[in-house]
Amino acid sequence: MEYADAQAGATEPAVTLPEELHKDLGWLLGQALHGFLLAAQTAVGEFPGGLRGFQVLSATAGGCERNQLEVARRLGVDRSVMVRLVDDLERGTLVRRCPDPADRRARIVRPTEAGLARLRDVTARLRLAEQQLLAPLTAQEQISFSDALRRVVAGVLSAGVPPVPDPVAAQGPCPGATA
Amino acid sequence: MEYADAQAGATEPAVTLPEELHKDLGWLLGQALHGFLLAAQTAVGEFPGGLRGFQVLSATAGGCERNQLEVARRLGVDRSVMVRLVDDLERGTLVRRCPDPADRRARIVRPTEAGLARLRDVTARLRLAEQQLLAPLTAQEQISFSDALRRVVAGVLSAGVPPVPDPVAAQGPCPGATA
DNA sequence: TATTGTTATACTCTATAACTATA
DNA sequence: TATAGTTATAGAGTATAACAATA
Repeated sequence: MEYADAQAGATEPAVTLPEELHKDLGWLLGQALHGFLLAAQTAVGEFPGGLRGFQVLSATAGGCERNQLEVARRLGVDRSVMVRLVDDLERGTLVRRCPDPADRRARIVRPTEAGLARLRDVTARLRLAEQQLLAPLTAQEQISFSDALRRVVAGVLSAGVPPVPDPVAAQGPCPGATA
Repeated sequence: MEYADAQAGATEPAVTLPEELHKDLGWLLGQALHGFLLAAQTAVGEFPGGLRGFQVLSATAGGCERNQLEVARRLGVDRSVMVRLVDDLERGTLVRRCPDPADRRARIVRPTEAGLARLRDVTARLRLAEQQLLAPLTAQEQISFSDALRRVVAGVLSAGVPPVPDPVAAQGPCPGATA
């Protein structure tokens, strides 16, 4: 109930959370996400597919070839949504659809030079937005919080709960690419 | 980067998070929220307005009188949405719309006996869902995590970022009711 | 004139189902 | 027959604007 009065580098609360909600984990997560999305949106500014578009671009820049469906599954979005997302990115010349010589049905999504540059820039901006969100926590607390959050999400993904439509995503960094 | 291998009472990760996302705070928050919502939904089962309906009911049961608009602002939902929400709850006889003698425009949303009972039941179920979500963390970590999350949200609410359409919500528990 | 509750409308996001071209 | 990509459509959810009753 009572916070231990942040130790350092923290902006004091100053705001009392609504009585019947401050214990509601779902509400807290939603508000935190909402706050981050707003901060990120203003930080990123105009971006082809919004934050989703950024994630797509990010997924194609890992150094390994991925076609639309692989990216879609990895991000947990539908194929049909991915089409629009890649459309937007391609219109902004941030990625290109390249034919896959091994499977003529597939279109490999490859980042352009401009895309990679944009990716670096936006990534930096997003990191600032994250810092802004976590500002109320000390440096040590930020690490603990992020680590705990990662483990919670890992739990969600491994639990029966299907986090993304297809958990195919859970592979290593790259290795068995198009295979 | 490397987790310190959960100390106790924690289900080990077992799942590798997608490379380019496990550092993305927004994605992590979204997945955590998604996991909670699914767990909560199945835990709560059929409820008039879904989880939103539950929040409305919860907001009316604090012991102080609130009309629709006050509840709406407190929860950050639109007036027009609140109408449907209260409609659903009233149809399920969980709340009643009572005239406010002090202001004949307003309708005080008052929980029924059945509503209060249902509230207690669902609250308990939700607490289980939360425990399920936080299971990967030790008891101590759960406390630290929740506390950090609360402070992050408090920061969001106090920051320039408007968390809910109208920050009127930030009042004490009850005191100046209808005034 | 401003505000509460209400209704109707429009807009966004997502999910589903088809259709094509390949495999 | 199954799969990658595409397109069109329907549904949920939300936001906006207008209206009636009251302040």
